[in-house]
Amino acid sequence: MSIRVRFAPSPTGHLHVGNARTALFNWLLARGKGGTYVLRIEDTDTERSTRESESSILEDLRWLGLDWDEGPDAGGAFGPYRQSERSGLYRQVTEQLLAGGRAYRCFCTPDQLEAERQAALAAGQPPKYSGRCRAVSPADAAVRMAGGESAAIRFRVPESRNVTFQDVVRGEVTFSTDVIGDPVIVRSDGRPAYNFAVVIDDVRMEITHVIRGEDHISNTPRQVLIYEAIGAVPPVFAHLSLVLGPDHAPLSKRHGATSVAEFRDRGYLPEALVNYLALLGWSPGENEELMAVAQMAPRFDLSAVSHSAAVFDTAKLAWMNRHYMKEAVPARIAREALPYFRRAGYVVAGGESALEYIESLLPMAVGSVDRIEEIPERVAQIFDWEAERAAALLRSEGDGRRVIEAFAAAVADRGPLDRDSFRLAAARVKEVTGLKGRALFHPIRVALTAADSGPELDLAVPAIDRGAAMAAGIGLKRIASCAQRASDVSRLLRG
RNA sequence: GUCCCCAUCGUCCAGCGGUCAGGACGCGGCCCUUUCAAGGCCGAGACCCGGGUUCGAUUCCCGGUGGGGACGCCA
Repeated sequence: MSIRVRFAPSPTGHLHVGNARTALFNWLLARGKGGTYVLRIEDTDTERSTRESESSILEDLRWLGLDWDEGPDAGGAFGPYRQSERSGLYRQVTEQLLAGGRAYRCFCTPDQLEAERQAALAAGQPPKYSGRCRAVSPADAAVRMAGGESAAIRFRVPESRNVTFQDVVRGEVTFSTDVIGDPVIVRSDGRPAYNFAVVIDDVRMEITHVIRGEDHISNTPRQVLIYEAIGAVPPVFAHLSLVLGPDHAPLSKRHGATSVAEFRDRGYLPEALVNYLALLGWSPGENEELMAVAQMAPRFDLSAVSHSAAVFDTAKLAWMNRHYMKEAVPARIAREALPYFRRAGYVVAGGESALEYIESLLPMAVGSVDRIEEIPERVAQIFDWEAERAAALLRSEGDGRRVIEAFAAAVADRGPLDRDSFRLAAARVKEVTGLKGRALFHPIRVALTAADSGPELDLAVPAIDRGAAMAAGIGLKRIASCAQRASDVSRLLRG
């Protein structure tokens, strides 16, 4: 039998990295074993679910490269793929369960239930449903319904027995039914509840492996009971440990970025994020780490997945992102970087030529920064030069004035500098001043960049002059040439 | 409170009865270098505790401790 897995997000916000990892592990299993990957939208909570969230989740999954075979957009033989469009299927099973006495109507009000829960908690008791409405006969229920009362439908959990299921990552897991309250399977307004809808859908969609977060492990016995009640065979379960923040608390906003969209906005590459996520709780073995997920899939094995929670380490993700930025085709990085250059004000129009210019700057930045977002900052010296700042910095350099005057003279009336003409100019300054090494180059750097550190001058100087020559034509912020910078600074130092 | 899950360097993974306990990130040092990064090399750094089982436990079993999850008409 061929494997069918599903990723079933609830469209109530952005795709969280923890969920992205769940989506990835499902994908790895499906792709590695030639199975089918189903995307199902769990939107039974109509108050919180939105179509915007649904499409942003789909977009995030696509960006990560986790493609699916069946889903709300892709179609498939087991649709519809939104729970909100499957009401008929649930109703049918509900009737069956009601008729068989496996489910009953519950007339308790939310206030009542909440009060009971608080009382139980206060008394140190497990806050599970008391089962009060189990005693309401179907006949009485019918009368009350006819009288206009509304009721939810609960599943009747058998008393005092164990429920055992196999979990591929954890082994055998057993719960006593005595700790499980009767779950609501249909709300009083007729919408199905989670524990019911998942089971029905996983059965109807012929899902063979349910891979989800560990937070669902205690729902599993309830679901197994429902599988039994409808005469279906439960799938293979795999509960993935959670992703935590550095303080061991669940990854949340205060730890920084938590959604896939945020990582994308901050300039991470999808192949880096997805590679990093795959390593959170799993390893392809052989001490290998940098690997495309497509290469990982054939080696993926659920039974090798880690049992313990993993701390999300942004520093390691950054290292990985640096690696993939170096591997990426420069034109792609340039395109991804363009929005950040616009935001910084360095690019004002931004067509093809601006993109080419940005690409030409990449050797100064890629390898030196963690994220695409940081590229403009790394090359800021090209765009944000100020004569006053440069002069102020240079005043503390003993030979600063001598060097820069010689440099200004060497480059005056020479046109834009390229690498060779810059070296020639530097050689000329060396000759005139008798200085070399740091004493020679540092003042030049400070004068031309208004900073005492930054990219190699061999790269920066030509970049500045190329930019200065073309700026207006290709939609860049105005850039002062190196000759201009040198002469402005020497004038300030003289004055 | 009850139930469930988990436990190797700071972090992520290897290990699956006998290993100098391995790799990666991070950290420290050195090298490279006209600066900062990057890169190369070297280094420090872990089997939660207590009982068993065994000739021998990081590895198997039990208990403790610690961490996490669940206990909704949310998923």
